[in-house]
Amino acid sequence: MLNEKFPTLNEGCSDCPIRHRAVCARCDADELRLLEEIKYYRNYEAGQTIVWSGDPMDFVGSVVSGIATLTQTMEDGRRQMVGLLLPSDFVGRPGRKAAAYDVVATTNLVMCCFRRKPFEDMMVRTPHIAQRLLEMTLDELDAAREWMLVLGRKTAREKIASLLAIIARRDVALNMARGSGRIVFDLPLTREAMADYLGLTLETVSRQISALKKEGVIELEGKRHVTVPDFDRLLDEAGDDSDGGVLS
Amino acid sequence: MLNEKFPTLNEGCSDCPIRHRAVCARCDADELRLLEEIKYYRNYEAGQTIVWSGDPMDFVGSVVSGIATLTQTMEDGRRQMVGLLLPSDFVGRPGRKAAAYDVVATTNLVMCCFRRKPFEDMMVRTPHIAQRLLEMTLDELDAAREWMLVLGRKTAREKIASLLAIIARRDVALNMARGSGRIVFDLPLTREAMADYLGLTLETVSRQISALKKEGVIELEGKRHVTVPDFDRLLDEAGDDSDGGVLS
DNA sequence: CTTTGTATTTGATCTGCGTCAAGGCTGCGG
DNA sequence: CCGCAGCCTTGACGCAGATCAAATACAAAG
Repeated sequence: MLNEKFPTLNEGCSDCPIRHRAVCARCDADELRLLEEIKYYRNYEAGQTIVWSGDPMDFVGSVVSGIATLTQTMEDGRRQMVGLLLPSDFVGRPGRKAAAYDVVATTNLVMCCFRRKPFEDMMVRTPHIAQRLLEMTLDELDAAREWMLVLGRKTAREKIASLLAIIARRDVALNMARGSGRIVFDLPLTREAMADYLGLTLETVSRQISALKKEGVIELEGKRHVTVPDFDRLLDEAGDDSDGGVLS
Repeated sequence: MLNEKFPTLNEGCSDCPIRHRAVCARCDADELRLLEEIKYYRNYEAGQTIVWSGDPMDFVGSVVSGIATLTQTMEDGRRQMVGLLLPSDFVGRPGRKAAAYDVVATTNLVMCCFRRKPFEDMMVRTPHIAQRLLEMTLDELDAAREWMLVLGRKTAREKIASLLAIIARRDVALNMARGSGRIVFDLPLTREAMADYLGLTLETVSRQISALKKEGVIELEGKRHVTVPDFDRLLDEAGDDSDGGVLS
């Protein structure tokens, strides 16, 4: 009924769009063959909850296309997004039976899933997978800590600018559309989801976006389509060190 | 001159106090011997900075005793603590040459250090180390995400209660002094450090601690010695789900 | 074309926490 | 014993962002 919404995928890993970034990035041909035997694809519609926090989770996997979010909820309903999952990001924790967070598809989503037990067994035998997963987890930890600074110390305006900068940067990396200085992208999140990510209310998000627009830091077509005429100006509003802090 | 301040350590790993919790937890006798060849101990005094963010870091290591903090600083001086390192926690990132955060010893500290390059080489050859490091990193990621909820959505009072609960819980686990319901511990952080951790000002920290004291949620002797007469009451103030959310 | 629902914007008002300022407590060096 | 330096507490006041409320935009359904 809705299969046209999702890209059709061949079974093979060799032409997988996330082949070189996902948890399987370091695997050789033999290892990929083993993975192919235990993997399967799964589609989710925009808005659909993939798992609820606390529910048993019998698989782990990689986001192939689309965007998902990790969210914590308090008893009284306060919500905080704690992760934004983009293509190639890993979902689930080997060795853990239950989900620790709500996982929600915010766009239509394709996941490459592995049943948990066979995957865990394979991880023991295949150091390439564990190595890559360690690297990815360390990157996520860095991202989480970066976000702690945003949540703890930045103003509402800086928070919005920080989020826009992150999304813009990702799109630049993906489309390689650098040079002009103008960056164009679509917001993959509603105002409410942005508020949940930033620790704000949706009203404050809306107001700050309006302010940034009025002052020419961003341009808007409709509610979601954003143009950033001057990325450095945006970084400035985000309160970030202007240079892109190269480490590694 | 100040060696009495630090516990004297035998060279051997076998009677190391963090033997079963650190990166080396899974290593067998042979692997430990290899580690012993590249390891050395280092002492830091309370208040001393171990590395500055951005500086080259030629070693990684484990906290043996004492407490250290990871902190990010913005150009204008706003600071956010992003990690609290307790005994057995790992410092540094294999594969990364420069520190990503300021690392500061808040108490006298003993670290078990490994020069970075030999350790990285060994990690490739010794899956036990990489496996354990992955597990520890996943735990830290969970902790960071838990903290994102605190920073983004909790009130000042809830933040303080959350921090006290975390420290209390750690001391319970360490001293196994359960049963009575009363928990007693010393705050290892100044008011300012607590503020940096919680995304608050030190004045707000002070006020909220006074308020919790006045209402009998905690008792104070001096500025640092805390008694929690009723842990569930404290959890309640922290806004946490009362049951200790058992996963794994 | 109208209805209905969801997402967003905008306004008015309230409040928790930051900011600024003034002491207090404790330990250490002279 | 005094003075000084760190650390902490307490008070007064203001503001950024929350809360409450209403209007608008837009798309899908009827």
